[in-house]
Parts: sequence; C-alpha cells; structure tokens
Amino acid sequence: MAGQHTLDETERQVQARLGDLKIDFEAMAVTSNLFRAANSVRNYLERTVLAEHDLSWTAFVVLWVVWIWEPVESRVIAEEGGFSKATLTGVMQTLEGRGLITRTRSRKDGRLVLVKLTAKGRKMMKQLFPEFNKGEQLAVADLKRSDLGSFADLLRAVTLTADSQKTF
Amino acid sequence: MAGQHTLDETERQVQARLGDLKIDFEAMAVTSNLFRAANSVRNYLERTVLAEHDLSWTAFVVLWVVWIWEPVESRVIAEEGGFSKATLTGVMQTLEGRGLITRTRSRKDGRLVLVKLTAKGRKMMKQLFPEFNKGEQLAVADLKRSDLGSFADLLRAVTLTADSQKTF
DNA sequence: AAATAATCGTTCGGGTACGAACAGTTTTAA
DNA sequence: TTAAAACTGTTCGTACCCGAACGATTATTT
Repeated sequence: MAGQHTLDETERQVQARLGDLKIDFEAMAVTSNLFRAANSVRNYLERTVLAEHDLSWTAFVVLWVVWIWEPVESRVIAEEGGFSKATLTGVMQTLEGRGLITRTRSRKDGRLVLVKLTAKGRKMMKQLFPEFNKGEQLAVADLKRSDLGSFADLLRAVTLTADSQKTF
Repeated sequence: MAGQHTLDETERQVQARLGDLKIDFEAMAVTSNLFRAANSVRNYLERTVLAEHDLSWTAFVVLWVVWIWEPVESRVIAEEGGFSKATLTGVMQTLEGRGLITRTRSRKDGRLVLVKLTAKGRKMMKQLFPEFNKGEQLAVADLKRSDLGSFADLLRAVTLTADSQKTF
C-alpha cells in the first residue's frame, strides 16, 4: 500500500499531463494520505481483531453504535456510521440472523425501527471493544502523544467542511 | 454523518458498559475521526465530481494510477490504490468495457498484465482531475494553510504504522 | 377532514470488495 | 534439468454498498 513512488515524482507526472494548469498539491497530499491512512488502519483492524469474531467493518460499526445508544433508530445508526440506509438494512439482516441484534417497529411512530443488542451481542462487544481499542492504540503508537488532540481536531474540521458541502 | 452525540457523552457510555476497564480515548478519537473524515470527503467527491462522469471511487483511483504511471502492472495498481487484486480485476473489467483502459499481457513476463489508458481515458482524466483537485481543495478549505504539511505527515505516519502491523 | 408533503425502512439492480482456490508463468533448489 | 517454490491475475462465493423507486406511516396544508 505505502506507495513506492515518491511524492515529488508523482507531482512531476501530474504536471507533465496537465501542462501549466494550477494544481493544489498540498490539498492533494492531505486527501490522498487521508484515504491511505483510513484504508490501512481499517484493513489492519479487519484482518486482526474483527476477523477473530468473523465481523466485517460495517457490521462492527453497527454493533458499536447500537451498543452505546440502544435502543436506537435505524436512521441514527446509518447517520452515525456514515453509510446509507440501504446498506444498513442488509448488514442488520446478517446481524439479526446471527442473533446479535433485534429489530422492533416503534409503537409511537410506525415508520421507525428500534434496534437493540441481544445478550449474546452485548457479551461479544464487552470482549471485542477492548481488543479493538488496543488495535486503535497500536495504529497511533508512533505518534507523539501530545499531537493526538490537534490531530483529531484537524480530522473533525475536514469532516465538518466536507459534510457542509453535501447540500448545495 | 457528523454524529449528533458529543464526545464526552460517548466516552461516558463506553465506560458505563466496561466498568473500570482502561480505554485509550485519545486513540479512539483519532481513529474514529479518521474514518469519519475519509468517509465524508469520499462521499462528497463521489456525489459531485465523480457522479458527473459516472465513476465509482475505486474506478477513479484506478484511472488515476494508470494515468500517472502507464504502462503499469496490475499488482502496482492494487498496491498503490489499497485494494485487493480480486477487486481490481472486477473494476478493470468495467473500465475496459467502457473503453477507458486496455490490458495486455507482458511479453517479458507472462504473469504480468500491463494496463494503459485509451485516448478516451486520457481525455477524461485531463478534464476530470482538475475538477477533482478543486474538490480536494474545498475539503481542506477551512484548515490553516500552514497546518496542511504536518497534517499530511501525521497521516503518513499512521499509514506506515498500520501497514507495518500487517505481517505479524 | 381531505389532499399534499415529508419521513422511514425495505427492495431492487448493478457495481464493488475480499479471501480462498486456481491455472499459468517464472524463479529457485536440489 | 527436473522438482519445488514463488508469483501474478482470474474466478468463485459471499457480503457489502449505493441511488432510485417503493409502500407504509406521520406531519402539514388548506
């Protein structure tokens, strides 16, 4: 994954293909490294912690959100997890089939579906999350501890900016 | 996407479910915001720039790598783009069907497949990439320009750390 | 109260996404 | 040089992943 080409070389190639068109290479470096980093951490966690429990990334995110906020409506899970309602339906069918969550239609509002963990699901998360957090710790292990706060702030700022562009 | 729950509230809920088990909340904040940010930027770019050209995220990444480094071997594209060879095969079949790339077996090494853009593919990228870069610019528009360099460095460090954990 | 609009979760179709198994090619060992 | 090992890209099976269209429910308008 860690590209074998240098940043300089890449910039030269881009410029060669675009003539003297102005490109913002700093923005490009940030976003491309953002995707690389997210991909690497995700792959690492999927192949280690999550694989042991036979969970996909999205399945884990769903379980996590439900674990923290149950009972919780489907739309909240989708919004909190950053994927579509369509995706969520499929993943929840899998999780329900494995006996990790339950879905019940809300009595107050017939449009809503309330999601909860089963006892089995709660037991899994209680064991799984500390392992997952160990993996998160490893992923940032080479960073200066004092940088973590501002790093998270920068990431939050990017999220806010991108999300605000959503509706235009 | 931007979670409606505060960070403090989330931490309290996690701790309530784990008793006094030690959790690294700083690492958690970094990684969860990393995924949020990557997701938001990706969704934004997919819905705007890429949708206009009817391209998926991965399809764009493939085109980009080929555009810069053609002729390039399949394995390099997969490594550079951060996805599996199996995924790549499917995406390239789509792109070949749309007449954007060509695949030819290497004469020097019969195992390799060399990928190039067609004239149509090159024309598309020449128009598309500047638009894409405009989107990247927007995604980091609210950040201080002077922070971009160290931000990219932090992201690179996370990638290196996570990738080095890959083989254990 | 009746028509209209908004919201929610599901379904559908097509395109990723991955690990594992595979066949073909090249390299290495013996 | 022949057998074993390593490597590359494809196929297979299963599970996401999304936008669009849909039916059901609730809210808003008039």
